[in-house]
Amino acid sequence: MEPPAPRRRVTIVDVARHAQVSTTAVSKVLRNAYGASPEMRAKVRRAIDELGYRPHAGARGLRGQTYTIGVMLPDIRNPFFPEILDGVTASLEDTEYQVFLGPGCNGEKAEARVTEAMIDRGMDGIILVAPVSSRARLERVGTAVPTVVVGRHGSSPSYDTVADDDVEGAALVVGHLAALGHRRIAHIEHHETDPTRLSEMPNARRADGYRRAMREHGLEEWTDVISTSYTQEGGYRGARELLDRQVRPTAVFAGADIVAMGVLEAVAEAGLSVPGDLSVAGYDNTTFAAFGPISLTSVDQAGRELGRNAVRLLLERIADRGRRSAQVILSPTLVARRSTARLAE
Amino acid sequence: MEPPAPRRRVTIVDVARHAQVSTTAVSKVLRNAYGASPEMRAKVRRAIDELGYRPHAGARGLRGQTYTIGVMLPDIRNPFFPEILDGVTASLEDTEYQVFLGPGCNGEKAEARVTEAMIDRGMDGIILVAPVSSRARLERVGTAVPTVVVGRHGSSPSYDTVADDDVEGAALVVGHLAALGHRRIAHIEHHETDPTRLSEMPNARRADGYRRAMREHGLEEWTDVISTSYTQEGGYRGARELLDRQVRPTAVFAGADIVAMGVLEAVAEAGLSVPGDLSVAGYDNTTFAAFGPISLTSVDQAGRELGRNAVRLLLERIADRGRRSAQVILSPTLVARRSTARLAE
DNA sequence: GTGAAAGCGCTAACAT
DNA sequence: ATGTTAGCGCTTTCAC
Repeated sequence: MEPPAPRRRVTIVDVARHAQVSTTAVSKVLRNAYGASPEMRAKVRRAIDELGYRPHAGARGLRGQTYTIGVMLPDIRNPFFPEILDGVTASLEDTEYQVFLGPGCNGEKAEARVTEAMIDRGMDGIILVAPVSSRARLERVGTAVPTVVVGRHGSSPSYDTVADDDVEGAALVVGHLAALGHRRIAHIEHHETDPTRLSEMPNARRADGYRRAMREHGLEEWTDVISTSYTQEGGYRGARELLDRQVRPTAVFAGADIVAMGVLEAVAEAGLSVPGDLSVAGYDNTTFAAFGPISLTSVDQAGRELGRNAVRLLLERIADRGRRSAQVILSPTLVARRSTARLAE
Repeated sequence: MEPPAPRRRVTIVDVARHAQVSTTAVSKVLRNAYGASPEMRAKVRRAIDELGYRPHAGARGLRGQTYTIGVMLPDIRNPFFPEILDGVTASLEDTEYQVFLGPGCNGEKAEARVTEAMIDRGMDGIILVAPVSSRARLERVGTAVPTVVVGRHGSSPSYDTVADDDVEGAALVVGHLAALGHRRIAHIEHHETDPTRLSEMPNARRADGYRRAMREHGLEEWTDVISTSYTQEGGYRGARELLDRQVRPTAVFAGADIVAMGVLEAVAEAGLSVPGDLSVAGYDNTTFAAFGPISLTSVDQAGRELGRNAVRLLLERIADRGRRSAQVILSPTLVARRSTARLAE
């Protein structure tokens, strides 16, 4: 079973010949550019359909655009990120742009490789979701190609940003737990030391928001932050540490749903129950959180909105590379579920 | 804060001038092609480093390759697929190839759009994971560009395939449950009517394997297949139907972990317990299944192996487009966890 | 409004 | 082993 020989691709020249016009004319029709009469447009369109012509993106990119948008997700396994992606693809659905995802971007090195690859492929715009790279790297990317950074704070003239107000999100959780009568509310955060990241990364903002909210509720003395990482294992380790305390917290605010998963695992393992022995709240409102038997109270970041806004800013900037950079901040909401409950007397 | 002006990209001409050689020489070094002395290679490499030159993939693609591989996943939310992707990226890590993911491919229309987009962008190879498109579409893709279809059976001269033996996987589950004393073992499948898909799609094979295994264990009379869909909601609906039976099954084999999630939800809602009242097994061994408090017995498809094999076949075919198509079948394994238990007397 | 011609950055075919 | 040249498929001047 030898494979059939691939037939030659239809080019703009074929279309031009078939429609009896110049290649320039075809190009104008393709781009809806000025300088083609309605009759010409119709003629060309017909030829395109008849021949099944599709423009070659690489060749287009050599002079104009590739109509390709690159999206970099830090972790495809985190169920929050697909939400953002949905917002992105939905916004681009009716355009000629096509979205491609750069995979497996955990760490600065992988991020650099993927972003460089996107630039090398002449992508028209890049959306970076929660990148961990240095400011300098991000600006390099933003200078080379229109870029929007999602889920990371800190403004730059070289790229636009869209993020949720993480301080507000943390305050929602603390407020919710305090209203349920909790006072010993602990927080598990992602450990961070780099000064730039401390001011720009969502995890640092959430820890900040937690501290501030505890203070505002007069719970300063119960402030209790465990530094691990935004992974299930980090949540597990953090919870183990908390459960070993002489005076245990009655509620835990995990900085991400995935962290809350680790907490739930540790709690189950210790023979304790949620929310009976411990109220648990997460962040991101992932499918995990929504899953009935788990039913985790969480903060909803409106991922689709993030994605939609990112596309809007990106298209604006593709249209006008000289415009000033913009920052969009959205507000999160709290989704209360069964993993948090009123403190038993 | 106006953005800084993007500086002109370094081209092969710049490198050639800087190294005082021809562009051909540079091109040869880039491609490790024959016809460049060690001294020349060194000179060119130095110039490349000094200028920070990176080849433009689009331009390369116009004559040669783009060094880009496209991967299409049907559902980024299904935690099984990232495993395959890991196998793919790991295999390509040390090559010049870059992987990009086509997003959100649920349905034939979306699949067509994404695959066309990949072809338009001159991708050197395409990996389609569990595509739902018609045979004709797949062959069209395979004819246009080297293609490997993962997780779908049925061979074609136009593309290679890598899949797990789903019949065997189903047999593992039935055997496991039968060994635990279960006889009333029900199966929830993804409804399928199209004849091609009935023979090629994994879900159909699993249902088939279930029926065959039941027969082989002398449990034919208890064969009980519920047709819904491979979604959480499908699992929920299926479980509701099973729980309403006069004679309830004592075990359920869900065709996918996501389906098992729906089953667990329905069981919890009915005030029943797993595995006390019902043993539940899934398929895919996702992170969901491995999650401690859920601890779902499941079939492991060795996603990384699938990905690795797909890459191997793809690179072979890129090197020799005329070679005969190959089919690789891997064996799944069973991961027994706490959601299945010996039948109480 | 229309088309001829140049050129984007690279590779392949062909000299030398 | 090295360089010269043509051309990949498209967009962009710039004539008309």
